[in-house]
Amino acid sequence: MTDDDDDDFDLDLFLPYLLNQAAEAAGRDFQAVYKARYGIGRSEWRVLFHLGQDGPLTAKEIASRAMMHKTKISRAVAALAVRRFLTRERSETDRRCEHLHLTPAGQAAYRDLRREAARYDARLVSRFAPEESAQLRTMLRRLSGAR
Amino acid sequence: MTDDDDDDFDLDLFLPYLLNQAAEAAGRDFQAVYKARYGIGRSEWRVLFHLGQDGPLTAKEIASRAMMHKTKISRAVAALAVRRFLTRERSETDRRCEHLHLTPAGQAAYRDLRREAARYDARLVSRFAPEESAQLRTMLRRLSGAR
DNA sequence: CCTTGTTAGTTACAAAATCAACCATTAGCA
DNA sequence: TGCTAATGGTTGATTTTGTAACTAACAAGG
Repeated sequence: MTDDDDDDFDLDLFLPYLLNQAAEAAGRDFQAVYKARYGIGRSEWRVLFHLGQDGPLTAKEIASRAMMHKTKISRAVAALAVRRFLTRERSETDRRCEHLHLTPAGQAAYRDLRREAARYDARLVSRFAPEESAQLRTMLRRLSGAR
Repeated sequence: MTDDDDDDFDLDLFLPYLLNQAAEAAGRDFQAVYKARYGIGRSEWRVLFHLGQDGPLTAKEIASRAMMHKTKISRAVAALAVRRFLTRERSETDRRCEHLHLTPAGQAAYRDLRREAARYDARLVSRFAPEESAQLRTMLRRLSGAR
């Protein structure tokens, strides 16, 4: 029998592990920015960005784009509404769902953080060659199940 | 002024976001395996793997390798001890720390999950060319701050 | 020895995530 | 119509995680 105790596995090369470590490391500092500047958490940040980028959306639409659970969305939206970063407008055609709009304050926060995100991203990929980072993004998208 | 509303930023290309999505997607199915099979969570799994791979370690050593906070380690170790996957042995030379050993049951679980992990990893990278996935791992390591 | 400081690890409490149950509304269809 | 099922969204209970404060042991300098 081949040695059962030593097949070719190295934890430090295990992809889910690597991805977690990298995601955590990459997210930490940026998280500190939006937390310190607007007192919001990750869910709130995501909702803010999706709304800022893709116009008014319903909670359901955000959930499917961000692959977030609906309770997270619900609470994030509530928190952003308290901060007057968005307004909810019940749909006329289907009164179950509501369209979420960023207020001017919300848009301002979005633009500010987007600028910050762009700089942060640039700093992250500065260690790589341009076509390397492009390929990295492509591969990550594929892993995310994106098309 | 250049249009403030449209600098070149796309959320779906933002690295921390991509990394999170990919990490979540990649981790989900494997998490289901060790959860269903041994009823342990991510922290427990990590501790188990570090111990299985790098022999007896103290909590501190695991923390530095896995970049996990010590409270997570502490709880994960406690949970694994309850399941009799490891034993704690107080150090003679420094009675603050304890050396953590996997029990035979712990080693069996480790080997089983390692095998599973290897297969899982292989399946993940099967979508990429071999040198692509190698490069991916390298870049992720760099992002994690690893040397 | 006795401070003072540091380190390994645990515990207590707050914030966040998960899960299930729950309205209100709409859709399918007899 | 009127029944049932499904959907968008919220809420509450439970668990998980993160943050501080804490204990116990060591270390260094007086």
